[in-house]
Amino acid sequence: MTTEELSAHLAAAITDVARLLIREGVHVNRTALSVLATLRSGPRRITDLAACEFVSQPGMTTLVSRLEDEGWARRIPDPTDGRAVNVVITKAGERMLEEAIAARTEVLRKRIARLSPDERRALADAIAALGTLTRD
Amino acid sequence: MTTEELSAHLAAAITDVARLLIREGVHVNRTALSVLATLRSGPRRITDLAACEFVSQPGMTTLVSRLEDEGWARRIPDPTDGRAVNVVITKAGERMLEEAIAARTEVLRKRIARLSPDERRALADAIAALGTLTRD
DNA sequence: ACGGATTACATAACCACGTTATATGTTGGG
DNA sequence: CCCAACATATAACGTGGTTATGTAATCCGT
Repeated sequence: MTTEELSAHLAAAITDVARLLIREGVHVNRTALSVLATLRSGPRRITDLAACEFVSQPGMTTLVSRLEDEGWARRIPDPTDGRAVNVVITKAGERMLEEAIAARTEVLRKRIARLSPDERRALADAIAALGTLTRD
Repeated sequence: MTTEELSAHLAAAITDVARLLIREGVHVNRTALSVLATLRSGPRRITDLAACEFVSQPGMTTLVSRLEDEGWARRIPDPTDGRAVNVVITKAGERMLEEAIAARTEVLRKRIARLSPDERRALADAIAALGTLTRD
């Protein structure tokens, strides 16, 4: 299989599986989940989060407001810079994120359970390479 | 690796790669591309398309209207049923779809080219299993 | 130390894409 | 022949994003 063919088939397969996860997973916004996942490793500024998620700064401002409304995050004024806020995840946010990840995992688990041992091994062997694709 | 671990890691990896494809791919709506891909194999009714894409019928009606506005599809009244319309893809729609798929493929191709032969083989071997996950 | 440029965030106005509820016109069966 | 069911369209609305702009704080050169 050429790199070109591999790319085309892999893109199609991944797109399909991702649609499955979105369709059958939780109904919480993808960007919101990603932001909460980022916040698990510590507080972040609005601008940082916007850059991480490739959305505009006003888009992230409104997203953080929605997260606050849901009780999943809080704004903390930065003591060293009066312009900035630090966004932190709440306990409720951590809980919801865990549940969302568990739900997403469960969608795949039920389907992976029906695969042959060889197919499961093939998927397991591909995970490291998939991870490399998104790094840098 | 347990099935549980495999599911969790695979879901995370696939979500990340899908984000990459969305972020760096074309700016055309995912559902619109999927509908056009379906239409390549022949005309379809609005209701059929809505079921295929797991969206509501009014949602598909407006999506088809957008596709018509862009010149990517046309409504053809069904000669045997005055209630129904058959949606067909246009030449321009086929061209755009090809370009969108090519752009998506290219995003992955550049990254896959940097992998080791072993990693590429692991990805190639996983494609069939990934396809099985979304069937039925 | 002061004033202007820059930075960080918020607000406003808007758009794309989806939803549910409902309307309109067509068809087919008793 | 009428009425239920069907195929699509329309209306009203919600969410999640955009760009343009406003506001306040900080940085920096003179």
